[in-house]
Amino acid sequence: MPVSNQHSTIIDSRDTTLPITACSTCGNARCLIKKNLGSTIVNTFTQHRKEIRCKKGQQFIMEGAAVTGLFFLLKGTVKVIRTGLHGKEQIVRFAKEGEVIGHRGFGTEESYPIGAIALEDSLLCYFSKDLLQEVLRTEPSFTYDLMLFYANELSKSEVKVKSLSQMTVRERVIDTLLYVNRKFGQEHGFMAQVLSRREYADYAGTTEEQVIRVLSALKKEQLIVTKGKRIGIVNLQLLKNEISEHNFYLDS
DNA sequence: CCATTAAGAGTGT
DNA sequence: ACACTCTTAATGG
Repeated sequence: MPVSNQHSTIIDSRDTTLPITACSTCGNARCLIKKNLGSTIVNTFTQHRKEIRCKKGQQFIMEGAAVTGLFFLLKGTVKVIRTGLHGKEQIVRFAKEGEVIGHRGFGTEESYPIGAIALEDSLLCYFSKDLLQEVLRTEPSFTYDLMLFYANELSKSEVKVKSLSQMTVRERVIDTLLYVNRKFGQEHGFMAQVLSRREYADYAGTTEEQVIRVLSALKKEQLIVTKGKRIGIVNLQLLKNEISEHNFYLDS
């Protein structure tokens, strides 16, 4: 939940491990705001930006809470969730630096349709709804960038519907592995973002046990390696081949 | 530094 | 899904 002023944080302020940045000095090239800093109104807008620090595991958007604004992820990673019927958490997507969070609550909705939880200590930029609407009305290039983002998100969510409804468990786990790999990449032979098996399951729409079983099968088949929580992809092409019939447009 | 504990990974039913 | 074991990370003296 957003805080009321720039200096307070929703977490313990003793934590000084994360830097405080202004848009002008922010190194996040991916950010839509940063990209449009050339515009005067966007520039003015950034002065009303609020900063929110989030500890690992902390939820900063509550499902169903009133929409007050929009978040940009400055640093860290976040999972966007939606609570299913039996209290099961469905991970809608993962977000990394520069991505927008909470955008779906924006237009006509009065409450957030999703929850968002930090996967690691994260730094968020927060912009109030009113302010943002003003900018969107007056700055076409910014609006255009945001529209591209919306279109992209929609397309991804359509792909996900298909994945959940038509793929087998094994295929969904593989799909999830490829997604995480696309999003976060590999580092030292393992996924750069460590996720629990439970989180893989919540994204793939299965149970933790199923994920563990598929993973150990893939391990036996030498397609992946594991070390504790860490998962490394050994044979990317073979994994892609398995779901190629579902994702014929998949990037090389 | 080692011992205890808690969390999460695996596995069999 | 549940019960259980094993491994690893966190904690505290």
